[in-house]
Amino acid sequence: MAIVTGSCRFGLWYVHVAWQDDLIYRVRFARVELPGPVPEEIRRYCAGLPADLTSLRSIATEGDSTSARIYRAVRTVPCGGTVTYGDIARIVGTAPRVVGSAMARNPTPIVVPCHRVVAKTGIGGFTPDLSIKEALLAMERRAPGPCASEKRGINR
DNA sequence: CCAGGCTTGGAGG
DNA sequence: CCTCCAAGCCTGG
Repeated sequence: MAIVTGSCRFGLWYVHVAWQDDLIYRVRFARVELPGPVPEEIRRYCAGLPADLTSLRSIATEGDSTSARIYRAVRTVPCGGTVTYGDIARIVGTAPRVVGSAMARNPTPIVVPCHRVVAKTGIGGFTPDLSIKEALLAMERRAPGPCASEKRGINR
């Protein structure tokens, strides 16, 4: 069966998804709608409902490249939590800027929660718009939210 | 091959 | 506190 594409709403944005079964090929934020379905967990997540994104796979985590290892490390960050670029770099054994570059090119944001990776001194960056990162983090912080089924702790 | 990136920690004012 | 700067290193073009 072929790869499916579709989108769901998140605030003023649409989340475009290219996927097949539980494997996600591509996620991107855009202003316009893309007709078609998206995986239920992503739909629930965007709606602020309890969702388990870990049940989905991402092509970004496949392989043994540095970026794949970075994406896998990022996926271990729990919903509602955050780590710094430096933390991920230490885990993977690379430099913080390499982590930043990987986040900027993350082919599947949300599924690989790059919004949970922040700078040591502030929120860090986010393409295409920093406000999306702020909104995602705020939503995860809010209870009951998408983290409801994971929840607890991790806050300072 | 090489410039640049969603960084960081240290130095110096 | 704040600005400046180089180390560090993978990747797309």
